[in-house]
Amino acid sequence: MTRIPGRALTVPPTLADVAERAGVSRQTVSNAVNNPELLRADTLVRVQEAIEELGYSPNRAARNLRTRSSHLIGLRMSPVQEFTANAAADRFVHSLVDTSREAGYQVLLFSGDATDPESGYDDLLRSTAVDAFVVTDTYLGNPQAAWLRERRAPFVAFGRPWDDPSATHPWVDVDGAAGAELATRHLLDKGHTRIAWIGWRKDSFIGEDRRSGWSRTLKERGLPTTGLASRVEDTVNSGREASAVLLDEALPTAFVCASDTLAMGVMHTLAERGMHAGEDVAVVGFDDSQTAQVMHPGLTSVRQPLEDVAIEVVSALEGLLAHPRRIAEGKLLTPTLAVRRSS
Amino acid sequence: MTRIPGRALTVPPTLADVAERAGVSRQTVSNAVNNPELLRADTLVRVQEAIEELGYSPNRAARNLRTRSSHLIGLRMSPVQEFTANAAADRFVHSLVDTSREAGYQVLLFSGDATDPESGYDDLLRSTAVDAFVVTDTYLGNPQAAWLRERRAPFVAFGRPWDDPSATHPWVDVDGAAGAELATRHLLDKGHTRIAWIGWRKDSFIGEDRRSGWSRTLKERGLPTTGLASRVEDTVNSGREASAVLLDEALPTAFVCASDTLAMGVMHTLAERGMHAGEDVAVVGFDDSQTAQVMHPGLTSVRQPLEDVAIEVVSALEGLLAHPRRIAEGKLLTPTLAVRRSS
DNA sequence: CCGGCGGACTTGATCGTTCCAATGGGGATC
DNA sequence: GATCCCCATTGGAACGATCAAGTCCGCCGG
Repeated sequence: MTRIPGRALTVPPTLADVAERAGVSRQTVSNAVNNPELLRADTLVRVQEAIEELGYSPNRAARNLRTRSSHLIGLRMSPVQEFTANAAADRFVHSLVDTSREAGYQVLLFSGDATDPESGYDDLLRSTAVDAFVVTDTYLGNPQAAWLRERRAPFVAFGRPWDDPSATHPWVDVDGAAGAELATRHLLDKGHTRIAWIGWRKDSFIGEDRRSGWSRTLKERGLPTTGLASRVEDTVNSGREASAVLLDEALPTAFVCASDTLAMGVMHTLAERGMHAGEDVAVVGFDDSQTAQVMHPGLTSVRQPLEDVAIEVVSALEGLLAHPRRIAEGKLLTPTLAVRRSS
Repeated sequence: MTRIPGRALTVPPTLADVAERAGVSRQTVSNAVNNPELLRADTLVRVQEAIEELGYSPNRAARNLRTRSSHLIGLRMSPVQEFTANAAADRFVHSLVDTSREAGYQVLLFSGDATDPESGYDDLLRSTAVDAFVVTDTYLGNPQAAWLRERRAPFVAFGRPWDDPSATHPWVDVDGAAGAELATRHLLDKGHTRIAWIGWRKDSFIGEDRRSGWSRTLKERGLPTTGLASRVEDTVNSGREASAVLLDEALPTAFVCASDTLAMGVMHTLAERGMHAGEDVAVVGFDDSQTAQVMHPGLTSVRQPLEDVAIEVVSALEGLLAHPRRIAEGKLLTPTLAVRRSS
């Protein structure tokens, strides 16, 4: 990797170094890297050998400057939520990193004020540090989507534009209603008829979507839903309290929950009453968190196809960057059910 | 953000645009951004107004090219481990992103072959895409540390250089022995005298370190350790099997585990035998995963101070980049114990 | 009145790549 | 044998910032 003998080992070779060694011009080396089909076969081989010998990799900064693109995707981390069972974020980030790499992109993590949706985005955008964003925290509508669209920032959302159906940005989402339906049908198949729902506050679009899957499935079968539903905060304790009330007042034999966190609350109630999940009462959660997988008994849970979400997100991103003014579409994926002993 | 009326809104202004508007030279604008103390107060105000009006942010690529630094830190993601209770990675990444930002750095995520420690690093290094790396997966020694050192790549490790005490790179680690000691003392205080250990295979340096905290604490008190320890794979089922054997053969009243995953295995055994964690047998895990927090009963667990680790890592990184040839030192942090009802 | 000094700002060169227009050589065409 | 064309390859300019020298100007002391 040395250019001048005696200089620091850390000075990497440049195009010019490779060109000199291969006896060609800089541009030819550049073509060998980016458009090899333009070169005659023997020249290509010669240049590639020189590249290999010197250990050359194109300087990212210079390339970014010239091409006005960084091949970086910005992803804002939502704050860690302790005391919840949310493993979804982690799995998604992994999938996104892997999928992006295959498409030639890398992921730049950043964080910002939770209260201020724009914070962090603005600077990255203006300094052309990233080519595009992936927006994930869309649980209560996505304020930053409008903001980004206004600035013509390329981005793909994981999550539907609930609050603005006319939004024109590309998005990918998982069909929460279908997931809840899957869970409910599974319980119906097991013979349950009084199936309760514990979900989120009414202002959560995602929560209402998931809930609709539960209610429509029961209604289709002519089974009752009234008195069997509860809407609470997404905490273990809320789930515990809600399930205690429901058990006393509505006598359900099964619970479908909007999250694994809430499902854990149900498990607490059962444990306190000496009841056994999967035997006395069935419980199904949502997100297939690590907790659902490792606890005893295993928690049946709706699993989001996050690997597929990442693939679709990257694919949408590629389309967006290749054809900036193409009309964006949304993509809805269907979750699966990881069945374990709690149901 | 427009320069030429009618052009795309997305062409950001440059230093020259700001200079023209403020009636100064490019360099003066550059100084206003990077060394404001060099400017006369009135000039500074004028330039800052122009920056504000145009919505200027320095182009990252150009700056990176000229200064030969990207202000990016590379972090390789280790593969997702499902069916374990590991929440540590997630919490650490969050802390690292937040801390880095305060120091003016951002985090570039990348992934590589799990089998090949170098994959991914090499390209980023040669293309000068990142200024430094944070290396985390050092559970079985860190092969990539030697590799990185050899290439004079700046990096900080989260994890001691177990296999090479003479290593000269900066590192930060959490004292696992102290953590296990904390857990063991807590159980001693509760009156337990037969305290078992379930840990990892002997080739895990981290596992042996944690184990030593357990054994030395018991030996100090003259309490038995023989027959009370088990070394297995880090899976729930291994923990379940190991605890079943120990319960039958060694009659422990408490378990200290090298991970929450193993502790969950103990919980399974107890549940299967109709025993209650925290009443019949005490259980302590390691890592304070989300599962430990949300399960029933709550799992007492050793909590790594990952926020502090991130702070120390970034601080070491700053030192490294500011003084490339300074002698590196290691830093060892002490964990805490999150006490819950399982003990 | 002059030389020297230092602070405030400017000018030209440069980082390493890709874009663009141009060049040279060799074969096919007339 | 001259013309045309096409392909591989070349040299110069540009991307937008910072670095390293300047230049200008006012002020001070002698």
